[in-house]
Amino acid sequence: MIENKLQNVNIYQFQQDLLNWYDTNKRDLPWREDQDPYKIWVSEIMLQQTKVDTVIPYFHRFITKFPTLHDLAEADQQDVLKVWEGLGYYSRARNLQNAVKEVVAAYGGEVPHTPKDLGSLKGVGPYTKGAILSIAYNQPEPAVDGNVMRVLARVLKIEDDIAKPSAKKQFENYVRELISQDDPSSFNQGIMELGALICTPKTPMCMFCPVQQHCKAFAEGIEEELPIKSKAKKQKKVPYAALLIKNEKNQYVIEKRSDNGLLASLWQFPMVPIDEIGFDHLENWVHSEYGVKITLGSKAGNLKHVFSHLIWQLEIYQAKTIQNQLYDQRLKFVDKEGLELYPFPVSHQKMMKFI
DNA sequence: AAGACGGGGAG
DNA sequence: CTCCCAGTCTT
Repeated sequence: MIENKLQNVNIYQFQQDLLNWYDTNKRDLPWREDQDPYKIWVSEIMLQQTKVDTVIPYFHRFITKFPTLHDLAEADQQDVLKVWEGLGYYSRARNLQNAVKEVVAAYGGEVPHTPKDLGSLKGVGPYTKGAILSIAYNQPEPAVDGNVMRVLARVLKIEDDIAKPSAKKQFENYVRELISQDDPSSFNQGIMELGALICTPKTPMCMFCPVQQHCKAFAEGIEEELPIKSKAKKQKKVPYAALLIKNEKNQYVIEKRSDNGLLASLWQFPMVPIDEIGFDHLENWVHSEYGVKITLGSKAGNLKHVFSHLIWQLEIYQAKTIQNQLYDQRLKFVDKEGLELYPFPVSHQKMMKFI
């Protein structure tokens, strides 16, 4: 089946057209300034599910704070999360630090350069493994992300549902056939760059495409119909009362979230799942859950926060407590200025505007 | 194979 | 508002 899709493709010409275009059109990106495997690694983790423009400032701050793999390995996890604050998918940061510790412990601080060793590290899946091996170590390994699937689905007219896990293996096999042995780094980066700049999800700029003459979808005028991708299902709505609890010293109660699951190890203002406990029992529930006696005050506003799999509907309330001491390990009093020392998810950064 | 896991941008 | 984007881990 691979032979069938590739039999009419001039592989050498495809490589040359792509590599020539990439050479003159690649963006100047901070992780392209050298071939430091650590920096390539950090950038590839940040770029998962995240656009280049969003990543750039985070990458600068991260490398300034943790210039080497050893700096990251020795860092406090809360400091790592603070630099990651707002970027999302926080398990990426926790897994990256765990993996870096493993590299120090098991590989003398040198990023592994075999597929087996590299792929065994936490947070390094098939894509990231191929990206590091090709970009940092110039090995002809596939690095199939969404861009690559979109470009190849169009060029080769692949009509499988790319949302299915089974589809990705096929694309890796195509890349193994197509990839330049002379410059696998530029080939992989080039095809991703093409997907980001020309072969975009909507209204691709086929007139400027360096591989237009290789593209089956363009030839048939079906580039807008590919790739085929099934829709995600809708998110569940979850209502909460989120509490800005202030004591008599103008300090606020904040809570460290569990070290696993959603927004793990980040901080938040206490949230009450009102559909489970009922709004009338709010003060009692806070007392039994957190050991904090509060008096509910006025409503400060509403926030809707959308995740990929659920929607938080937050009703923000002011509340008071006369306690100056907390007995729950998760909780802490901090003043307004102290809030910025802790990593908060974006939803709770938005809540701070109501203070 | 399906669900958990964030956040941002375009229209 | 609604729709789109999409790697890795867990179940």
